[in-house]
Amino acid sequence: MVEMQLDERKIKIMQAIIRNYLETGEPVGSRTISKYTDLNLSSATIRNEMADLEEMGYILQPHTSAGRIPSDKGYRLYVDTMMEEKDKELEELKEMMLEKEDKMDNLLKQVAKLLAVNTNYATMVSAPAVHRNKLKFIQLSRVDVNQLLAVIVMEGNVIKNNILQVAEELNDETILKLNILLNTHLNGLALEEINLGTISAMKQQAGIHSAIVSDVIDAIAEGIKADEDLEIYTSGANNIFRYPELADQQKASEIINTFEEKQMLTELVQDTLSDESNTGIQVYIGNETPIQTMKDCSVVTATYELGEGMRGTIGIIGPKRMDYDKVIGTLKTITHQLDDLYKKK
Amino acid sequence: MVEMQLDERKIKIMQAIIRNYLETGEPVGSRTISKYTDLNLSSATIRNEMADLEEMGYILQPHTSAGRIPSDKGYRLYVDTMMEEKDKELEELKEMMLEKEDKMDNLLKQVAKLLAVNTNYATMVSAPAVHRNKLKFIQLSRVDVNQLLAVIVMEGNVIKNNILQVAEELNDETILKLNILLNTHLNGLALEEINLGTISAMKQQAGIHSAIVSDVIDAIAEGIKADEDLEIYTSGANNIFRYPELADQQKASEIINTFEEKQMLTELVQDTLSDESNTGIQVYIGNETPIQTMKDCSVVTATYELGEGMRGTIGIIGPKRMDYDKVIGTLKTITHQLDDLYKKK
DNA sequence: TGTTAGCACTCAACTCATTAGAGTGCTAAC
DNA sequence: GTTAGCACTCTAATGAGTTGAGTGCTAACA
Repeated sequence: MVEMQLDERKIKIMQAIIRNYLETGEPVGSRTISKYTDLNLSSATIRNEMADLEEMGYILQPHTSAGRIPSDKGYRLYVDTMMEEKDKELEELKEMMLEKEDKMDNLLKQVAKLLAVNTNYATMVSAPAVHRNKLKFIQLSRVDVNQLLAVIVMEGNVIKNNILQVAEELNDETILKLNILLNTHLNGLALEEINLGTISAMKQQAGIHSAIVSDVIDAIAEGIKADEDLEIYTSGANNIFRYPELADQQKASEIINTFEEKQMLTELVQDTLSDESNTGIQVYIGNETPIQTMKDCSVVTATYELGEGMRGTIGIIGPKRMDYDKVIGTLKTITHQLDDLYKKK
Repeated sequence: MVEMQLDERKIKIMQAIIRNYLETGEPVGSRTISKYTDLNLSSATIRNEMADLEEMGYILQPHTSAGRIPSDKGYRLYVDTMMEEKDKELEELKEMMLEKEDKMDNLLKQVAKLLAVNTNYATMVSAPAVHRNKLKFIQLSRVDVNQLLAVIVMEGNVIKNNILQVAEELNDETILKLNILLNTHLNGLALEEINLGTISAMKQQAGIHSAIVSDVIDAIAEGIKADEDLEIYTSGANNIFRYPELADQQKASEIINTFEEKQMLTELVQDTLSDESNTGIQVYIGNETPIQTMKDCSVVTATYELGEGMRGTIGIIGPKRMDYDKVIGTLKTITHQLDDLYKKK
């Protein structure tokens, strides 16, 4: 068998097939390509080329007498080498972002929604993992005879509240002392930097109230941990009904469920964040996705960064024939926008 | 025309029709009823009765040669007069509830999920409106040179955080004074009870720092208001795919969207909460629902109360042929359970 | 007078065959 | 290497025929 190569013409045909399929969602025939492109080739010639492309695994036929559709490998080729990014009218998007919300979670919810409306795909945004974030401020206050409120503020003004049950009654002065103790020892530390040495030093200074120190440390750990099984915001799940290839009951139900449970989406976030090498944007086509229920979709994710150590993920989930150019362009804009937003604050 | 009456027999037939339809989801024929019941009537007799029932508007025919299905009026009759509550094995449900979560929102999320899994319908839980709730405790702390953190704790340990930007630099002593000022004036008050008199008195005492008092009041108002466009948790939206009559694309998409947006669900909450007369449980059948997109569903809602003024709503959304007995029983259990939970704390 | 048997009728749903049309592969000619 | 052309394949759409569940109505029965 002669070794086949992806020559210029094959690439052009491939491009034409994908472009057309992205638009219509229908298998593309040779005649269409013959007219659609400026190659001036007859459908017969295209057919020959398409037979080659099929043999090479870039396209496939749903059935004998249908046109061709891109295979996962074909999409991959497209994403890796053939895309021209559209930096289209994302201006409006920018503007909307600038109506900046104060609260982080509201902002992220809005981002998810904005993206969904803008792209007509399903979207998810993970709140930044607070992992390596530093403690900025701790405040204990008494709310009831035997209840303490612990407010924990982290770098980036992420705030955690926790109510502690305490056995002993504490007077105002003790609480004040504890506050000073906690803040002098812990401020500026990241969670990993709080070691046993620090803790025992604090306990010693706390004297009879050492139990409370333990409780507070636990509260901090818990507050941060609660954040670690990530908060994820989603939007536009029902957009999948726009794409007939995803809209049948079986698939739709699975996808909707994944979106509602959110649990499974964390895998996507993990996967995206773990890949340090990337340029910020990652494309999963079909089976490449870490989430089994989305094997008929493509997923494009981007990482955004709000100051050091605080990285979150934005994901767009759509059919394999999604408009990769637009999606990637939009994601780039959004992530830059988020970066800027942080810097301005 | 002779006036028709719902005699004993008609009621029995009606019951049989509904019971059967709830199970199968298919139109019910006369022959089925003839065998299904212990009435010992021929199908012909049943047919006559059914003709009457149809004329009275309790049942209807999807098409000439099909059996009958209950109309909204028919379901209403059933719910109002014919149901026998099942207080079945809800014990496990109780047990699961008792793994009580500390954080309110986690608890409510869990309730939504639990209900969804248990009933196989879609569910929603609204966080209790904090509206008439009383302030328990306010705490200002400095987190940065020109940033104050205001922590607002309400009755029931609902906590709001708010970061205030302040123009002037404040020393610790000033902040302490402000804290005392705020707490002495505001503790125990509900939002409506904070009137201009209170505020101006506080401002006067605050002297040059009166601007901050305004900011804090605003923060309180805002914090509470943010809570007023209600937090709603949903679960099991994909359960609608279990019921063919809701699973077609058009309907499914609309329902899923309503669940994702949540915005529209607030209407349901409003409606449920506004009805002071009710016994806690409300049933909306088909077009009775305040949410247009759910006109093909039935919605059963319950109000739960966590201390005075803190009332939330639990809703179960399913097909019109939902298992009303079970759903109502379950809702009763859950709401009582929530009540108990609060009392124990 | 209420109940029932029986029959003609209706209509959705299914099967089956046919057709139309889109698309292919292959061959022969350019 | 390219193309025209033709036989072939297969899906999707169409329509006729059949089935079966269910009805309404009538006449007979208790």
